[in-house]
Amino acid sequence: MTTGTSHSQSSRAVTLEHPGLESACEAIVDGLEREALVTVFGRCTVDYEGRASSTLEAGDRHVMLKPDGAVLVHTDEGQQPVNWQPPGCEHDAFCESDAEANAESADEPDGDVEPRRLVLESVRSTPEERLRVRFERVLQVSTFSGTDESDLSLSGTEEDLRQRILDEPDLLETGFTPLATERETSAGAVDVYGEDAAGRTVVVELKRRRVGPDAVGQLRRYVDALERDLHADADVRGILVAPSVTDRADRLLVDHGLEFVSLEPT
Amino acid sequence: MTTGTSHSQSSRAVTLEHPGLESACEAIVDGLEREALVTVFGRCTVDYEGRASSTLEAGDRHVMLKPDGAVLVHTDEGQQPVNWQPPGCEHDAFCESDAEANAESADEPDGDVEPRRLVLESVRSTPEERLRVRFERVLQVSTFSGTDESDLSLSGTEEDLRQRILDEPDLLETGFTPLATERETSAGAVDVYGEDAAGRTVVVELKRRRVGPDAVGQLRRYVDALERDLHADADVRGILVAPSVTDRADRLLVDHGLEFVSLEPT
DNA sequence: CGATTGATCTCGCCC
DNA sequence: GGGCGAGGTCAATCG
Repeated sequence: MTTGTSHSQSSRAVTLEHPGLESACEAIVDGLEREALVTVFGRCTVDYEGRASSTLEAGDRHVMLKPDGAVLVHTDEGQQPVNWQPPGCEHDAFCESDAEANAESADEPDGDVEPRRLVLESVRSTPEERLRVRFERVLQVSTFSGTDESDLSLSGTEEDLRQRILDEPDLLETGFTPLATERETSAGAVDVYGEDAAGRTVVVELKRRRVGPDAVGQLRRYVDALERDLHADADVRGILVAPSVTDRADRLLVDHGLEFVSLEPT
Repeated sequence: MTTGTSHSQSSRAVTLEHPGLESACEAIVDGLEREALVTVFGRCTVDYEGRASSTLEAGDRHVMLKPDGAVLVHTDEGQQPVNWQPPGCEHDAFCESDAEANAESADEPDGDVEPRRLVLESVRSTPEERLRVRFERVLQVSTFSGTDESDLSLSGTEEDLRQRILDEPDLLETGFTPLATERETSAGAVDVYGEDAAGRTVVVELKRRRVGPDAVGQLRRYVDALERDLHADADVRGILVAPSVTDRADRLLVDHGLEFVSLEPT
């Protein structure tokens, strides 16, 4: 139905430039009610309290409120937000008319006072957490709605590496036979479980990229657990599969009689 | 200049609503040259190739280009971007006039044809990676500049937990004496190194939150390494300090003769 | 819900 | 630049 440039009704972007705090607040509240994605850019402070606690003094930042409850506060640097809240929050936006704060401006009339702050608050439970962004100045408010039905198609993951081995077990070792994936042990699920040409049990731990000591520890736990689980006292081989290993990890592998096979996901 | 709240010159937000692809591109290029933070909202596809590779079919998304080279592509769900690129990229924006793509519209004149796509490309090396966002429709382009001098002040971290123990070593155990932090061993640096009332060596691994099997593996590696490093064959005590442990982790602790002390950062 | 683990993890520190 | 570990990690899966 769309030839070239006709706009689908469901896609919308509404923007206020340099709004007063009151009108900014109205636009935000309206956007949240419409389940839109809302962004606010301006000078603000940020306070967080929950799993940890943090404060951030005034500065210009970009704040994104998502309809699923997520919040992101971005500065002009870094991939990660300086502050955030995961999905599942309830967003709230309101103006603070300084009534609660300080009573120093008692000479001001009580009527149409320009509010001192625009506050964005996002709260969730389990765990109890709260993020509060206080704007003293707003340069832009936008609300976006649109449609996105597509899912990301990703390759080069650990899952791809596993599939590669299941499709061609000889890549691991001639005569290897995979018997299960995600096989449960008392130490957790093993990536690939199988046996070698001689019929010995083999535990395979997969990593999509170069590994350090932690991955060896993981493999170690699975091998130990299986040797105990099988209570046959039969030796269990542990093979780490990854593109490469660090020196320290390699030493650990040798120390504990574990093996390494170099393989990449692609 | 505007009423009441005077705007600092350095803070700016410039917005285009429903721009053509050409004018959108100009605004983006201009923003990138001015080292501004640039956002684009519209219908786009996304392709990534690098450590892994991914594709995403057309949908409405919010794209942020940061002056440090970071890119974030956000849908209306999730805290994490659906696609991204870390800081260090070179951004590029240009229009695709369909010349290279398909020659099916050969009847079109070669002159002032409305471009079919606006392309954002962000590339870096080490590792070689490329993110490409192709817009068929742009609902909004914004460029933001501002100032942000402040650093985040965070508490409730592992560092706070360490300080708590150094300030009051008896919290760990009566008679404990810390001797070093980040003490190097052949397995890496130990969080806190010290000795107990009886003069035995103690290795402390700190975690700010409830821990699982991985943390036990870490502590294990440090204890093993120290016992070998000290080559005195003297037994080394390993103590995991965290708010709590999972069942599996607790079993591992017991199995390997390690100890646990419950402590929180705050 | 909690537990476990992967991730294009990112980030910072230190060699 | 690589190694190593923390993170308010997040997100997915499973019991």
